[in-house]
Amino acid sequence: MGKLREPLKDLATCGLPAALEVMGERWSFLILRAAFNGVYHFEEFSSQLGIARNILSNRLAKLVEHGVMVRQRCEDDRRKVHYCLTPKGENLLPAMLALRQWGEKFGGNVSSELILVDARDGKPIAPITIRAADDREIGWHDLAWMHRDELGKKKPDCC
Amino acid sequence: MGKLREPLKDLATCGLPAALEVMGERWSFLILRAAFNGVYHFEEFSSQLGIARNILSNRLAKLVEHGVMVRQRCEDDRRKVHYCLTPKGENLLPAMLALRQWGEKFGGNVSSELILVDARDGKPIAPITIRAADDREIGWHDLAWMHRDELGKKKPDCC
DNA sequence: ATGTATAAGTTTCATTGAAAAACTGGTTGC
DNA sequence: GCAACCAGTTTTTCAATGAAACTTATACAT
Repeated sequence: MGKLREPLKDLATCGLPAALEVMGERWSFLILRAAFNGVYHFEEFSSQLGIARNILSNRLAKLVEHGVMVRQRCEDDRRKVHYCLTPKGENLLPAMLALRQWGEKFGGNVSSELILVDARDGKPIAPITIRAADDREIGWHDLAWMHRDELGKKKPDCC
Repeated sequence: MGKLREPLKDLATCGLPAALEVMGERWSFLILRAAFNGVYHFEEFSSQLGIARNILSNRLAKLVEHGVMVRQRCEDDRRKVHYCLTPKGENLLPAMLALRQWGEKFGGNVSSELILVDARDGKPIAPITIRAADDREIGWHDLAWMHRDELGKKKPDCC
């Protein structure tokens, strides 16, 4: 069974660098948040975020290139361009919310008056947590690394 | 009730910029990952990540400054310095795993041989999801913004 | 048809941040 | 005492960021 410590050679094939490749640059996450909030057009992103136009252009192109957003000209007004999230982009929502909840919890006085709720019952959403296969909430010290081919074996001893 | 679209003036008081202030720079998340994997010392971070020493020094100082890690000299060997995660830092684990799972799911061929499992039963952990207060899994289109003072009211109509 | 406004970018250039490599300074072990 | 080690700093070079002006294509009004 794997130790908690991830071997060096496998660090390269971990999903985190892949994710950071796409979302790790400055502004990427803020652009994503705007997109989740219903922002579609270049000028909207520009004015809402206060980002420089060249950087915005660059980031949007990169997000499109990586399949997080799609770019298409508007039919009704062909000056405008419509940027919207792909399923791949939508799948970033848990990561974004987890980050955001952390920022709200520890970031000092950012307790907004606005709270994200489930539209069905109007109650605030739950904190994002880590869960085992059977839905139990688990934490850092419950985790271990295992090779794919020895999956299913119980924890031997260690620690 | 709030629209899905978050008002502009509240963007500033959202937790995401606060989180990115701490974790948004290049290397911050990779340093964090190493810390979760049991890396403690400067030289370890340096060699495992391949990060330049000056940048590493800068990032570690920033993480300490923001309360994500603590820095202390080792008692047994006073050349060494011990960096380890605070509770605030440990609370970044859901965000980091969500990001990592996204990277694994969409990042192409990063399917590592190593899989993160629950140490108790040896089964892979569940994907990180968004949940309502009653633990139902919900998605982007189930979300809405609400002012704190009108919490509890059910969704009126809209959409 | 002409003129003006808008949208979505590019270009240019000054400033800032990152990377690589050499250097410093306190510990330790021999 | 001396060589090796650890955790940084300094220095220099190169890439990224940011602000502002410029460009192109479309729309709208006269």
